[in-house]
Amino acid sequence: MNKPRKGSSNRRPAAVSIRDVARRARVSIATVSRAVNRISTVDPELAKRVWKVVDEVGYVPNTQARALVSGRSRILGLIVSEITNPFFPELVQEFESLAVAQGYEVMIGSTSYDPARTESLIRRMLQRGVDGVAVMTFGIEEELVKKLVEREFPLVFVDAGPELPNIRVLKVNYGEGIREAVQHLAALGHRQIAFITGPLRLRSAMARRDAFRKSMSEVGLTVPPQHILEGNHTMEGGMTAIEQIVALPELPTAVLCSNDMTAIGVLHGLYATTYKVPRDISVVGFDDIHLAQFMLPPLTTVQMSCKDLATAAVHALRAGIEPDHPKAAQKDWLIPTHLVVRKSTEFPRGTLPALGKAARPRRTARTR
Amino acid sequence: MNKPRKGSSNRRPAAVSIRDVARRARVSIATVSRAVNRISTVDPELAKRVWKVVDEVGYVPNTQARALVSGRSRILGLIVSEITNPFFPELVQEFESLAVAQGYEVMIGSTSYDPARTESLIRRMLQRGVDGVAVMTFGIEEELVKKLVEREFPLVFVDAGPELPNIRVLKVNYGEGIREAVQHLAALGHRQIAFITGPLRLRSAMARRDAFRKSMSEVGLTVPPQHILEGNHTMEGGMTAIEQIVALPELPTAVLCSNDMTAIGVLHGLYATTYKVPRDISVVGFDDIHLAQFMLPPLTTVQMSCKDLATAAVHALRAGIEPDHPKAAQKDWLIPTHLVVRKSTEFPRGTLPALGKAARPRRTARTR
DNA sequence: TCCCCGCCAGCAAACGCTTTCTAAAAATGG
DNA sequence: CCATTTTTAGAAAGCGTTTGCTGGCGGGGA
Repeated sequence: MNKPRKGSSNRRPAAVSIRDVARRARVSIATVSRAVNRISTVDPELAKRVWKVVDEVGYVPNTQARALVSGRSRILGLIVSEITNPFFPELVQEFESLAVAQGYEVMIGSTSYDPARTESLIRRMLQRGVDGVAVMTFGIEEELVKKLVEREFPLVFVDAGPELPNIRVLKVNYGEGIREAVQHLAALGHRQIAFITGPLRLRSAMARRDAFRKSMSEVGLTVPPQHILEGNHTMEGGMTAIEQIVALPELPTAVLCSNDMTAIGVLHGLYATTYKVPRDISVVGFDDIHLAQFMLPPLTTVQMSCKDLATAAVHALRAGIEPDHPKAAQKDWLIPTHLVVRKSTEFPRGTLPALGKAARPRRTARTR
Repeated sequence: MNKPRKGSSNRRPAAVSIRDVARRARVSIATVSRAVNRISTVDPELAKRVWKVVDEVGYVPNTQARALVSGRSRILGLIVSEITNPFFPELVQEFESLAVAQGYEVMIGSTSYDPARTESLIRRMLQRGVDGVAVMTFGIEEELVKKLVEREFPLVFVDAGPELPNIRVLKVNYGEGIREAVQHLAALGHRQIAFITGPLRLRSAMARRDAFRKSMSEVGLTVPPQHILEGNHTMEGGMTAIEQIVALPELPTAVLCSNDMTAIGVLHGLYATTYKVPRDISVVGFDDIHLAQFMLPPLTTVQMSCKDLATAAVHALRAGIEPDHPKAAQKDWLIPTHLVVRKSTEFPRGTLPALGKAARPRRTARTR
């Protein structure tokens, strides 16, 4: 016996509301609300009656109304730079699972490195009233930060962010994995190792490059400037870079890439030449996307676990959103990285395999 | 002079509301609402005054409140089966751009072929009050449909869906592209062509297989049952299938795959054998994901434009949501597919290249 | 027996907006 | 110059929740 609502003609048939439940359970809507939210001041007997009706009529609380009155939408914003880079879907998936398991919804946005898109993305997130935002673009547009910061918004960044009360930072230990990669190559006998960076305005890209430089000097190798090329974290960028590398008078025997997509581009670029991987050139990626192990040859790469990343991001966000979260005070969250050896790295050409064999590290166990 | 709001202590500082604007513009909130929504019954002079204040104070309407009163959230649901399959991020990106450009937000969900996840996904979408859902899983779980259908929800499916007033269907013309692929292979001289399907409970997977059978008989070729293998649209599935194929007493000279990921798995599986692509076996994919052209060798594949798909999906959804949409009555939306020839197909081994050269079609122009 | 206090329903006031209804003012016509 | 119509601003009623406050009721202590 639904009395027809007044509203505009083109609204969908109204869902069952808290009032309907209250009526059928012969209690007030306040009691229904409290029962549904499992507030302890409601008599267990009554609560049971309410829940029974809830199940019977299929009552689902209206999130919009909830958000309106409580001021919290239970939506987490997740900003990535490029959803079509396979690393991010993996991250998104992990993030989403975790968020949903903890009662949050997630709103995803991809900036495509475009300030205008980013701008509108922030506006949209603000407008939709997200409770906090994880900026996983691995590089922060300053203005983006300012916009959010001034709202006293819970924020999570990767690598670096301003020192502010509402801001938490996921610190990725690039040094660790990249050192492993460099040592692996050096142990194989490589002396000339090139590095293809990401877009250098991203801090994370700079951090990876710096970690490479540091690791190289640690093992006593020098890096001539022409062995560091700027890529852009895409396959196309990797291709362009490797084309420049093979045009070099003195060819490096190994190439380390700032991410896996770049490495895939390198593989592709090399396919067009007479150089074979790993026989002539060894290639190492970064990220360990699922695809890496399916490349030809399977890609040796530094694993940055997106599960770790997602877990840290969600927890850090909640810590910022919920005032009495146990880790509310923790500002830095550490993310480890590790080398995964596959088939795209070998002794440099001309090295005696017999000699090298001993030097080749065992295949890592965590090969996913 | 903000009077402090009552609410719970841990809410964020209240954003500027319609009331603040009304006060500063010395009009009623009704006028502000109308001005902001560009309703024509408001005096242009007044509207200008309102907009000025809106800009000054940075007023952003609260979407939750809007949704609550209007009953429409301006959120579109988008359900995909596997966000980590690169085809879907591309689709998501297109869909999102279009939706945002048309004033909608999008809520993304990935089922991972898991009924429990799907179930909860639907519930979440209902709860968040999405205005309509595009189910782009390329295969529909029946119960999923029922849940949504009974709410008289605007729905968009791919390939097939129940004949109901609120339901629109995107019909992908698999036959077209697959015929082109088969004819391309036949023209090259292939007689033994295998097919690796997707998960056969997906209608789209069945449709692709059937299109293959049909095209084969059209060119007068027979398909022995052992040349049709069931895959699962993942790289792993492609690998497993190709392992079975190379174990066959009589090897086919070409393999057509139900999607690109499968083809990548095939390439990878073949890498471990002595068979080379395309010299010994030609491989054709389906979807034309961005990655396809970066495979070794670049993958010949059937392009299903996710731009076309996304465009159709968004329009079809809006047609279902907005009662006076021009295409409100259109139920079927057609999506074309086309072959893109790259390097993973060649004359079968032993064929005279000189002879074959003439038969090889020109590289398709639409190579992206 | 009476009073005080704790427990726990229910009332009602928000939350920020849209939209209908009302009425004042302006424009038009006779 | 008054009556009638048209225009347009404002008042107010929701939309479906949460939550502070009120008060009825029962129990325990004086």
